[in-house]
Amino acid sequence: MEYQEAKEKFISTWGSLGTLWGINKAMAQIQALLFISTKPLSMEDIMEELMISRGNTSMNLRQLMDWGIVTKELIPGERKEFFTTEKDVQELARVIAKERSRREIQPVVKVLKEVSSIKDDGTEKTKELIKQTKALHDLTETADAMLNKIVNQQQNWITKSLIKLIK
Amino acid sequence: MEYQEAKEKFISTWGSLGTLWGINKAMAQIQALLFISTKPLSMEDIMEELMISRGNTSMNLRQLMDWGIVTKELIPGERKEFFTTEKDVQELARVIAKERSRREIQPVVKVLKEVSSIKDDGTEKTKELIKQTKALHDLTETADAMLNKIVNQQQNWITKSLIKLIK
DNA sequence: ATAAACTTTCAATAATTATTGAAAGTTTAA
DNA sequence: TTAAACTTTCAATAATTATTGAAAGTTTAT
Repeated sequence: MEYQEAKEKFISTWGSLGTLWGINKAMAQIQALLFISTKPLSMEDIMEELMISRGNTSMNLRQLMDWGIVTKELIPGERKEFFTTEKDVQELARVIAKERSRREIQPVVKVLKEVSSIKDDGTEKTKELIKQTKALHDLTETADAMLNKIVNQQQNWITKSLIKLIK
Repeated sequence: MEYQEAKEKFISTWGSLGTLWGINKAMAQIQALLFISTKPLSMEDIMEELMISRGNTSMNLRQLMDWGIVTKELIPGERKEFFTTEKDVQELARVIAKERSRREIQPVVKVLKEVSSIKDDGTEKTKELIKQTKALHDLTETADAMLNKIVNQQQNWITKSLIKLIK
């Protein structure tokens, strides 16, 4: 497999995996492209490489910046804006896990808590609703906490500094 | 909040969370409905409760059975088929994690492995592609393994048997 | 064997989501 | 201050995905 083929395969696979971490195809592909690029890319570069429109590129770059995984890079002497993505996979995973938790898991946990807290009127169906949503609440909270713990585990400041030193 | 409102809230929230575990809304809602039901439900029951068509119900029940989280229940004397879902959240989580891993994560791991194994031609861009996809490969594999471990951790046969005994 | 009771399939349609492209907006250089 | 270079916005459109409903298929009772 040659470079170009490998590159395309990576970008398209990563793009279709987007759903797994809750983002759309274009967004995931832009991130993938930046992830393997050796230098910051302009909007022009991205449009050309992925064959998508200016508007699409602009909107998705904005979203990636909202997520905190892509940043604008100002290159001296250049009028255009350039973009880079977080290159450290550990840090990338940390940011993604945190954002998903905040955007999707937390709201669900909140509803599960509300629903599982309704007044027990003694009927079987109410008891079942309370019991099952409580179990789901506990599971979801535990899973979320564990995920965050895992993803943060080797990311305390001293490890981080050491990693940076030896890179 | 009354039973009916709580029930609807739970079903619709769980439905919209479907994307998080990679299934569609109707599928998630059917599972949610069964999850809090005190008895097996027929297709008729589900259609009526969720206000969806027969075809839709049939197709999504089939998918839930493919996932292994819903089973047909044959009720003596009844002509219709009845359905139940796995009621133990731990087991539910275990099945879902396993299925997602098999359906989505493994194929991506495979591509990452292929891409990160291309011949290093010495150019900077090839080196970067190899380095970054290798890092992603390692991270994905580790995360997947950890997820499965967590989800399985309290599910060895002896614990399982004990849980069943005391339920 | 027949028909009633039920389930599945799938082409048509609806709903949702992503993408475009051009106009409007912004920044910078001269 | 003007205009060129660039980015953003958003209504229109395209692409994708979900849903319907009726015909075809299956099972069971008589």
